[in-house]
Amino acid sequence: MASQSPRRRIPDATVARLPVYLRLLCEQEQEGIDSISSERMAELAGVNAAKVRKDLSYLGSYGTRGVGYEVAYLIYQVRRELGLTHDWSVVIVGAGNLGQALAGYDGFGSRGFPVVGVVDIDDAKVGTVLGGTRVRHIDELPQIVRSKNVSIGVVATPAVAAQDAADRLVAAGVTSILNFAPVVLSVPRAIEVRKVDLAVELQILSYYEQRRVGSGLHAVPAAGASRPASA
Amino acid sequence: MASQSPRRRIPDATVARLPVYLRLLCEQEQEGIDSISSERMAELAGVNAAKVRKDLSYLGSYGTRGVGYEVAYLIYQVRRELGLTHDWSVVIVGAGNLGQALAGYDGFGSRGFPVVGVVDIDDAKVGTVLGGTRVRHIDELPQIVRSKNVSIGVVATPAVAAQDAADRLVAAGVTSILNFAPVVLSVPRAIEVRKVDLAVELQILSYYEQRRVGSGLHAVPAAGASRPASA
DNA sequence: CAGGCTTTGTGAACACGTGCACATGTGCCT
DNA sequence: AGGCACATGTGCACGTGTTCACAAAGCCTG
Repeated sequence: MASQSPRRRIPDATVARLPVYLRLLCEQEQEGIDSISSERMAELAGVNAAKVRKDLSYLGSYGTRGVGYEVAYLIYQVRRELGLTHDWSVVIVGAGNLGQALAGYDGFGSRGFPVVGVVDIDDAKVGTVLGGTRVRHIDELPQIVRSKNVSIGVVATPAVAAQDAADRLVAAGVTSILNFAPVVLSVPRAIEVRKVDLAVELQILSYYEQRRVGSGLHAVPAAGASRPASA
Repeated sequence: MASQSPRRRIPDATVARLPVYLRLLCEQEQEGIDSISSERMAELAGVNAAKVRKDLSYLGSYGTRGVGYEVAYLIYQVRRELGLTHDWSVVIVGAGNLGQALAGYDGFGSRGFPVVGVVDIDDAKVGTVLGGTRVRHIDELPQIVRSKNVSIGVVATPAVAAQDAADRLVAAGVTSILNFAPVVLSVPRAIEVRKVDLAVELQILSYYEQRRVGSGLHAVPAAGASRPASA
């Protein structure tokens, strides 16, 4: 089977939804469902059915009119498109609070992203064991990346150390970065970066909360009254 | 002073960027900078300068032509727009790996989102102390939400428990949810939900990684194999 | 005080994403 | 075998977001 041309470019918005579809498809498969409609998928994914169909159409015509999609086959196609036909090794930089939680979270390995290394710059943390792997010194990063063929790095350091961590990851040969630190990383154009910022998410929620209050009610008596919160 | 009409609706995309601007503005203020151009902000935020200006223009005309924006004043305006003039109490559901990390992460409280409670359904976890607060049983949720006037809930449970956690949060009166569990939550329309899904982020990175490789080579060697991804 | 330099604020064109609506194709039932 | 019910795949219109380009506005210098 010559790998069907995956050369069509898929819109970013669609790429971001494919993992969600994949997850719900896997759940359905677990439950013994082997056929599913776009309508049902939309319901489970919390989106519009037409969107589901259009998204899936970028992968090719893998549905059957009048019937729906064969779950197992669709799972295969989505995985292939997302590049999940093989594992992607991940290395975590930063063995603090967050790094520990991430290393211990088995959702990584079980979903095809085995954590093959955790590094920290602090000698006190080096040597401790985290989620099965021993924490190593950040200087060993290039060696880990090369020997384990790592292409994805996770930045889980404090804000001040994040740029340095990213620089080291890039220098070591990593080409994708998942950044948990609350900073905008500066990296070469070729490096793909995605960020997860808890504070930002909360502040966005804050906006919509505030807006809600303004519309009808008079005010929410808040925890700390009206003073500007300290940075 | 009648709070300047915050009735203009600000585009979602802009709302999502405001927290980033806010952070960099605060950093600049720390360094003693008291005036900044949209160009410089764009550089620090990693976006286009025109976008910065347009975003800020939704707040009003707070810049000075030929000069730039006064940092302190702009910080004030962004905070006001985001509803950060007072604290927002947060309650965390789930005292597992992630819940612990979140409770211990002081980026919450310091940025105006004090964690006023951590609850879990597992009696074994109740009573343990996490990041300064004692873990309480999930049945106490309504009481905590009411007494501490919580409007934001964080779901940090395993996937299977997430929907139940969300239901309980909504029942308790929470109106915004930050979901870390890899599931699509079903909640009343009025509830604002944002999700943070590590696996999804990694899978998106996987797509772009694969695409990068796919452009030239024919197949990607699986997990263990040889090829160093060309930097 | 005038002219030039700088930077904002925004109109307008463009790109991207969404959702409707329906033609098209498929399986099932009589 | 024919028709009917159903779900896909997609053309099209709409809305949202991005970017350019420039006029308006303020500061500084001579």
